[in-house]
Amino acid sequence: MGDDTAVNPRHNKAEVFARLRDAHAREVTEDYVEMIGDLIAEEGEARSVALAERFGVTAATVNNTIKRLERDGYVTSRPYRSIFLTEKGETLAKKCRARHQIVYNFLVSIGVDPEIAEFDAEGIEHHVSEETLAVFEGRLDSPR
Amino acid sequence: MGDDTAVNPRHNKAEVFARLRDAHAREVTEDYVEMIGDLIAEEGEARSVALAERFGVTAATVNNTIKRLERDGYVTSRPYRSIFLTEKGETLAKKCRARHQIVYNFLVSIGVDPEIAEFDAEGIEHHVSEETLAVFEGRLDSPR
DNA sequence: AAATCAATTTAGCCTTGACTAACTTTAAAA
DNA sequence: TTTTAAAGTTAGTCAAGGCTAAATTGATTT
Ligand SMILES: [Mn+2]
Ligand SMILES: [Mn+2]
Ligand SMILES: [Mn+2]
Ligand SMILES: [Mn+2]
Repeated sequence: MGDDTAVNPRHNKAEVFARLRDAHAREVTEDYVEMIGDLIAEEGEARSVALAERFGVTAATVNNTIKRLERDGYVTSRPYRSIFLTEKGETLAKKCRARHQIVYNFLVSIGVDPEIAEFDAEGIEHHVSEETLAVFEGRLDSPR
Repeated sequence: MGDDTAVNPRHNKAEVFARLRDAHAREVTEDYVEMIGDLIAEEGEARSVALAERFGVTAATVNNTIKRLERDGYVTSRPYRSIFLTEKGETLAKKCRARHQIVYNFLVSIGVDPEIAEFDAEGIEHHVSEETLAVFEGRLDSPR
């Protein structure tokens, strides 16, 4: 009797969750490159101690994460020196900052309290597809 | 010169990220109880093999997760038998299902393709606060 | 120039959430 | 009723992302 994708929920949810796990694997990387970019812009350089303070984690955790980011080609660093974004890191940071801003602005535009929006956007941003982001952006122009 | 919270972005982002980490710690639990509830409703019982198929993970992974859910009081299970929600699990499942539905419906209502909305809602739902959820729900009544 | 302090690194530990491979139990077929 | 297939369990491994405690390095004071 015809396909059921329109009426019933998808039977095969596995790809939905596979994509979810993919997004999770990228979250910390995305937040770090964005924050490193912010620090360079705001303070001239990105030091571990500032990352630790802003993320609310220990210096040891930052160190681990930076090593992973370096391994994956997003940053460069030398012992006891500050952290730099590679081209790849810069590109990702720019994309994530823009996305974050759109999500935040969209939430505020529909009536979410800015304080609350700041909390929610930090998580939501990583799960918003290009398509959904475009819808958010489109709604921003006409806030009614 | 006066406090800067209104004009500038929050200096202290640490609590934003602490809440984000909290949300992450709850995600798998939330998706599992919701799915277990779905399976009981749709098929009469929740078997590991069905959970593994729907989440796209191995039976061993399901087994691990169910043990954790049991430890945390969300489900009961006996070896080689099906899985049941406790009161606590049922309550959480109900809340998560409702939230998921509102997020999905909201996305569709603003013009996101249903297929895309299904993907995005699965991640977004876990990062939507009560306040933001209320705004989403309010917008649903008047979709213009 | 030493001493001190702050920042960073290292080592070792933990939980979550994934996997494979091998084993056991239950259910279905023959 | 035996055999076989499916489902579930167990054991062992891994990476991510947290932690603490201790060691090291670099920067600032004295
Ligand atoms: Mn962000
Ligand atoms: Mn974020
Ligand atoms: Mn859900
Ligand atoms: Mn979900």
